[in-house]
Amino acid sequence: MQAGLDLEMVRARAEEVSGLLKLLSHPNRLLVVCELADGELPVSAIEARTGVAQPNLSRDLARLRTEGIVSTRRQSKQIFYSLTDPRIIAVMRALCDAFAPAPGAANDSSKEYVS
Amino acid sequence: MQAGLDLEMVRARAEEVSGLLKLLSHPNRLLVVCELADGELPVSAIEARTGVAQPNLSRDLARLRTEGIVSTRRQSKQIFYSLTDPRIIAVMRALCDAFAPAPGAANDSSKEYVS
DNA sequence: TGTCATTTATCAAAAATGATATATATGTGT
DNA sequence: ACACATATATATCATTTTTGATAAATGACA
Repeated sequence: MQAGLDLEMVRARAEEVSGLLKLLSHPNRLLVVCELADGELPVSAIEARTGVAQPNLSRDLARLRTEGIVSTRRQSKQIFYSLTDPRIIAVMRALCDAFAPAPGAANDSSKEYVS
Repeated sequence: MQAGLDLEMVRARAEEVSGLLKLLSHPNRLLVVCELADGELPVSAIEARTGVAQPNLSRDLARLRTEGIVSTRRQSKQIFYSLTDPRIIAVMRALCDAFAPAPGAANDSSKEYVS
């Protein structure tokens, strides 16, 4: 499991880093961020896609705003949210990799077949 | 910010994924995992390196155990902990990348120098 | 028995969460 | 201007979870 990572930055900024992870550490917010990863969306669309109840969604979005990882743009009645923090994307990418079917696993159609 | 990620796996397993992130979403546990990323350590060493109060550290370690991302080995009086979940390493690697000084930033000595 | 290393139990304070109600902002029809 | 609808935000409340601190329990070994 030794990975040879240079973790000094993470260690030194543990509060900041863990704070960012905390934002993704609830299924609702994680889903929200997943949707926004595909591009800007108005609140109503996020609500429809994630199924998160509107007031709670709004509270979560407020939190993401406060933490500075999303920004907003108003277009008449709608408010569009989008991700602004590249660090979030980096983490999401890692999650995709980490949770992708393991190379060599039965259901990974893009890889070789065994035996 | 569009990243072209295949997030289906993450969306489908939002509970599981966010649960894993929750483990890293507190500075103490994040520090613990950082230390373990460098290799197996006994509790006393983790305590010394992270400065986390011993009973709380033990509770955090119990949680990591319960969630299955560390395993233990007893050697007489000491108990050695080590990371067993490759997904954790993947996330830590992403964090290192995300929080590393931006390429071209003044204090990144390993990269090219500009102008 | 005693000591070291670690775990478990307990408690109070703080934070997160889901649910519900209310408020604000924008736009529309009159 | 008024009333009304839509889109989003804020407030409140009860419940649960997390956290730091402190005390007590367990397991290994001299």
